[in-house]
Amino acid sequence: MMGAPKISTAESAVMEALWRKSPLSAEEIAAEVAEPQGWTLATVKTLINRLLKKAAIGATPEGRRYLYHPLAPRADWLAAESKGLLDRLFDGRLAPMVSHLSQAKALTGDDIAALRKLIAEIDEEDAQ
Amino acid sequence: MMGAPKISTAESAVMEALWRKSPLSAEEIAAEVAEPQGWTLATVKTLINRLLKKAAIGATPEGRRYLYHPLAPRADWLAAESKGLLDRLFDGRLAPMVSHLSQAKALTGDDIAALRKLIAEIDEEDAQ
DNA sequence: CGGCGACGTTTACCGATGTAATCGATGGGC
DNA sequence: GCCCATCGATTACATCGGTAAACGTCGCCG
Repeated sequence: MMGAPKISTAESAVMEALWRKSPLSAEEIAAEVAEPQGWTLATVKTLINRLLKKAAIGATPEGRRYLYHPLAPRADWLAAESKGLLDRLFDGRLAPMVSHLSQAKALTGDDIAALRKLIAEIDEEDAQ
Repeated sequence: MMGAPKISTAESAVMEALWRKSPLSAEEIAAEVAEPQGWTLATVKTLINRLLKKAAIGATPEGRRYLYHPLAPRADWLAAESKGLLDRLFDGRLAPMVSHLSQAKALTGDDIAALRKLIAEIDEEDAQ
């Protein structure tokens, strides 16, 4: 029934590791995330447990330990987070955000170019 | 030194009220935000105080009470929040987010149209 | 075969946040 | 002049999130 008990930012680092490669053991996850974040193995274990309770990841026994894997695709999470921001700040619509960033001069020429290309591609798809 | 001690979501409701109209008294702010949120005056006062401590709003004495006003423009906040999401999820770039939303079919025709129009406008500005 | 080490599990603790009641000063009405 | 209503300020308390140590179990090495 309930979809997603919100993954916290610390937890999302673990998720990202598992989305990159899974299944992984706790040790392996720690190896992936501990260094950039400066976390101890204990911390990573806590995060893994919270994610298990949130049913964001699953565990399968492997010898005397578990291997963990994501239970939802990264795309779903990206979409939910993005939609959350758009809803919260921009009435749920993308254009106002882009407009705002543009006016705030927060877009590089590359960004604009990439956007233009995207729009063209989307239009093309639509045409088919 | 430190720029902005992060405005929480509850606090942001107060900020939004002040961005719509300021200066306002605590009572007036409460009138603006309490109803949709279901908050008591006490709660609003707490939020006001936390925002004062965070230096997100300022207060000027008016008779025997204060009138409050934002200390930073809403645009700055919008930009910071937006940039935060982009940095966290999309390598700081806008195009990947748009691309993602598009693939997730989270964009309506109107969104695309608005985007196309925006790009055109931005291009025009650049041209000048 | 007994202790050590690796695992997962439980507990801990602090700051932030959501939500609110209580306190202390103070000015205005009677 | 005094008491109450009204402000802001202080205190309260539960939950969540970040970060981590302590605990219990169980297989493996010696």
